[in-house]
Amino acid sequence: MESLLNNIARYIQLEDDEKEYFLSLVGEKKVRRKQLLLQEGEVCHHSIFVKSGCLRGYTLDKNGDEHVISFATAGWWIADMYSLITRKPGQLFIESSTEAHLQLLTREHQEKLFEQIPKFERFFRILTENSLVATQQRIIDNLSLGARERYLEFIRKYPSLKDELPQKHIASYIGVTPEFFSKMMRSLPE
Amino acid sequence: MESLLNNIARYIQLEDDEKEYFLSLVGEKKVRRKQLLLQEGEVCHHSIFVKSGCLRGYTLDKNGDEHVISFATAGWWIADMYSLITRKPGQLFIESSTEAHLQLLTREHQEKLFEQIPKFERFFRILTENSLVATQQRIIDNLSLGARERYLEFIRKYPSLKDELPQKHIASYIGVTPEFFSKMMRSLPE
DNA sequence: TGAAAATCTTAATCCGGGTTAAGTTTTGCT
DNA sequence: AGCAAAACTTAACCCGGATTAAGATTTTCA
Repeated sequence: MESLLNNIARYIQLEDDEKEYFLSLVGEKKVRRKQLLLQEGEVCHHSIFVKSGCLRGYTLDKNGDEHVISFATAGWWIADMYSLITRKPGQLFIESSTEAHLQLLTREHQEKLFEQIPKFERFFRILTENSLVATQQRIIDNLSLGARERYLEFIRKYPSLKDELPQKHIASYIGVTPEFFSKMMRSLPE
Repeated sequence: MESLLNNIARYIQLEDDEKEYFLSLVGEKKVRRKQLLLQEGEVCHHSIFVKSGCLRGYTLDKNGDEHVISFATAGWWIADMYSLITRKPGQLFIESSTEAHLQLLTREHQEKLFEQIPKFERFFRILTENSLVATQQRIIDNLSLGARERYLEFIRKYPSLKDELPQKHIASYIGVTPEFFSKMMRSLPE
């Protein structure tokens, strides 16, 4: 359980009244597992902060197969960035993998924050930079590593998720079918 | 030939003295083709703006094969973001594909700008958001599309590069070998 | 301008991972 | 607790793209 204010305090320092104002713009939401928070074709209006639990972002390809784009565990943010910043319908689905406690910030309120408390512009600039680095690393891994090594990368990066998620979602994240994943696990010690 | 000030003016408005101050922090560089601007193991100190020409960012895997991570044509920025923000040695090579006219901004100067002219924090926040969206889309494409479709995506996105770069760099960008790329081209009209 | 280097092509063979189709657990729900 | 749905496994066969090894073409630059 990581609080939103703690998350922010990693990068910027807020006065008490700024914290209060910020929290006044944030919505709370509790969801059960397997709840759909965003669907393909919808405009994504919120950045979602995960206080507890785990969300999953995925797309559906033209054969109806899912491709997991990202997981967000406690302390992480998730959104359909394309849709959020263009305000156009996106292709991402966002669904809870577990029951989860969320905090929501609309893009509108986020932009209000940028105007009124420039420190937030810094906070989200840093968050976005970190996210970009992680995303680029994933492209490098996809281009340079085989499935087995991508899996080892995955458990190094998200050790807690290994036993908490259905294998097929992990398989999808690393880019293989559940059948192949199963075969691969047979040959991995442990 | 896209000027840096024009690039910035897309997202923020600067006063004349701010422009002047900004330009005083920016270095100019002209390079011939195939010049190495950054190597694996080095710390990346600069964000590079491409005024004219084309740069290419790539990694080398353990077999010595190149993987093109990004191209930067006129009007684009390029850097090893991981290294730039952590100040640790990175894995990216950056090399000119053509002769090129560049402008360089050190991370140090960039952070000075963030302090002194908060509008720059906004500018780079937006730039990073856009970059994140593009990078995520590439992951989606890599997971959902076959090589042929990824190539069609590539020429849709970078139509001008199709005839200006060695095929093997395009092959590497879309994630196939030059041999397979050549075979694939045979079967593509045009 | 000419020769070496780089790039591109072709073709045979190989392999990582996909597909299909069962069957077997495990989980969730009432 | 008990049953349906979801998740996982296995195995046979298939295919997109890799590898290897030539050779042909283009580019570079002395």
